Amino acid sequence: MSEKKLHTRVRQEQIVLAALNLVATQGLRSLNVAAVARRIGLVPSAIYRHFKGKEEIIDAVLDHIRGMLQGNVDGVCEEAPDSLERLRRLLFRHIRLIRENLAIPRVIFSEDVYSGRSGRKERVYGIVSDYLSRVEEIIRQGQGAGRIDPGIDPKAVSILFLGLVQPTALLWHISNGRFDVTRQAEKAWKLFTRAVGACCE
Amino acid sequence: MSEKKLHTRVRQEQIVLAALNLVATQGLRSLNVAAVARRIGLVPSAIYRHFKGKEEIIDAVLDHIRGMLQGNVDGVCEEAPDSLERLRRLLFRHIRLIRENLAIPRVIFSEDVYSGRSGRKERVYGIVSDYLSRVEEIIRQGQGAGRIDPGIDPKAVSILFLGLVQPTALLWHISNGRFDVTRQAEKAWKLFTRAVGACCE
DNA sequence: GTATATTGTGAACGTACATTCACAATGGAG
DNA sequence: CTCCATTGTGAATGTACGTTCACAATATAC
Repeated sequence: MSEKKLHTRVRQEQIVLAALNLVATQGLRSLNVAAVARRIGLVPSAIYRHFKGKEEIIDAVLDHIRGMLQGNVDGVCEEAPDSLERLRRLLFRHIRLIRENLAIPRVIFSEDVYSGRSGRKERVYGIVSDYLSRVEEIIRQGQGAGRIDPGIDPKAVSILFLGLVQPTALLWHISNGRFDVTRQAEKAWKLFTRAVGACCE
Repeated sequence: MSEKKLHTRVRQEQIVLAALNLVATQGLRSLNVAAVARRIGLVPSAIYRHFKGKEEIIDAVLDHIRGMLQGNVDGVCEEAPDSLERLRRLLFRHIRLIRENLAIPRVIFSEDVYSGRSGRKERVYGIVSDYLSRVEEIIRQGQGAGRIDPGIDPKAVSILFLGLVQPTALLWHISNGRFDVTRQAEKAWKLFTRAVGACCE
């Protein structure tokens, strides 16, 4: 053992990444301090130098997830000016994000996270709400630009948008990767554009 | 204590219902044999007279869930002949089912279930696949009857259908019931009909 | 280089939980 | 009623885990 001493911020980052990775590969039940410590070559008790406890680690993981989701929205907004194109890109980004880091749905949708620290549920709600708000914003732009039917509720559309990803990711996961995510995403996108497009008005 | 002696089938039913209820109210982490036993007025060790262990209880819960889902499909098929009407009813049934028994998404989407017995993932995949197949069947009928655009993939539509419910249920749950499920379901349904309807062809 | 705060270690403790087992109560078959 | 399989009980065991603590090693300020 006898690991080198590193700054707390470095360790905190390592711990969050290790935790995220653990959840992604082995599920939330495997997220224990011992496993996290092992991953970064530390002894369990060392973790407590950098986090007050397991709950605080989960909070940090949630913050990291929030950052990744927001990063995706920012990214597509820089890449494309058209709202529909932004949404399309966001869809594929989102799916890629989940494929690469399965921890996100596991953390967001697992109920064990909520039974931990009080206010955890509100925190998760905040993350999802913020993301939906950003999507909603894009949709409103699309309505203003005549790309999306202005007669429909942007919020409802944003939730439907989330619904494009969720079952797709679920099926991909429980089928052990057999399920063709990209193909489904493309088909779902076509259906989505039919649902919200301004063409049928 | 000193509970009356009951037949194993009765106890098994009680245990499954208790487990389902526990997961619904307190999450998967609270699903332990002690809590289940307490709910039906037994001592923990008594549970092992009726189930080999915790994993077997989870399997039984999964079977029960499969039954509830299939019951919903059977129900709407008896109630309505029109495929779109069947789907509409199924949507609202599904949402009601989840509202009344939050255990379903918790069990299906929680990753802890998979880390248990090997083959658990396949079992869950089977449940979801079967449900999707039934939905797909309804969609094919609709395409044959000219109610649903025959140019789109029934499977993709069935997954989109699942996507109508999933985020809605999630938001309802993490918002502590603040989120208006029925309203969202209605809006989502309208968007769904626009997406799959034969009108735009 | 020395002092001090920070970080890492190993052992220990408490808790929650699944599971087992010897024994007691009970209910139905004969 | 009697016998025996079934069901319930209480205690005990083993394990996994979160957390704490006294102590050691190391970095950093001076």
